[in-house]
Amino acid sequence: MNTPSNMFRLTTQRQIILEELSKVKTHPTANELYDMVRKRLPRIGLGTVYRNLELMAENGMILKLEVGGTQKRFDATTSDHYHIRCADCGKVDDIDVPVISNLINSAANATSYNILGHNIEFSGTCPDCQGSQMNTTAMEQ
Amino acid sequence: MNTPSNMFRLTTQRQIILEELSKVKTHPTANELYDMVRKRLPRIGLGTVYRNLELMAENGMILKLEVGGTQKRFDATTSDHYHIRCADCGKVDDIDVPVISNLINSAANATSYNILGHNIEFSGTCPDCQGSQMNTTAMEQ
DNA sequence: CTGCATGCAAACCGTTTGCATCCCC
DNA sequence: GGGGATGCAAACGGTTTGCATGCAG
Repeated sequence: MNTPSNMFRLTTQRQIILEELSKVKTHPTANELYDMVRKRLPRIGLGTVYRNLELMAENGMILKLEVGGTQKRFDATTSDHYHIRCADCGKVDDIDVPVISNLINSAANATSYNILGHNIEFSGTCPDCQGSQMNTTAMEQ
Repeated sequence: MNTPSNMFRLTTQRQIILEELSKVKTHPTANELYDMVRKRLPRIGLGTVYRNLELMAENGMILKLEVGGTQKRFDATTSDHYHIRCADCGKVDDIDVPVISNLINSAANATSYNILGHNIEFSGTCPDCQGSQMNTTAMEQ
């Protein structure tokens, strides 16, 4: 039912952005993706990357992750799942904790909001940062 | 054990910022708080508000909420609880859903991260926005 | 040929920071 | 009088946007 071609053209830029995003299991920021895409399309503009990520997110082709930290991150896996974010380096990974689908029922009873969904974000220290662990307040990437 | 006076001076600005934050059940952005505080301290600077919010968050006196949306929000209630965010107007409210404390155990089994905590953010449409509901893509405050 | 999409650069917005001054201890 | 805190304004970083050009249908 979702034929993207009805909604917008499938340009080279869009295809490559989506390909590069699908290629990685990390959840890159727009800038990281820009760098990845630029290796194949050196003349692409940052604005194009942002515009297309936004467009694809609106059409449910990808996920825009509103996780902690200053930058938004993008995810080619659109099925429901949770994330964990490294408190040291800011990296975001998938985490395989079962989705608690009845949370929205508990929520519905607890508020007068009309519930749309929920999201869980874990925080922790990633394996890479566990070694060099001297303080908790390292730089966020 | 946490005597803030050991850590930093309790200036008028800090007291009033904390008072104003404690006064509301919403979770104001730094700018909203700046406006609130300015009514009592007209010459206070935005930078002072940011610096003090940061400082108080570091000392566990308040919570810095890293919820969706572009702006950070602040919360004088430091005990564990979840939030719900209006998909239309961006407002953030507390939601009285019991904290799932054993989530971090499930998480620990599912990742090689060293788990520190978790957070749940619900999304929905707030009562105020339910009336004027014509599209889902309204402006974010 | 028409209009959507792009590249580029400037604008924007929230936040941070440098610096001179202020004020509490 | 000394050091942290403030007010102010400029800088910053991520994202958005306006505009002239390009290119696919």
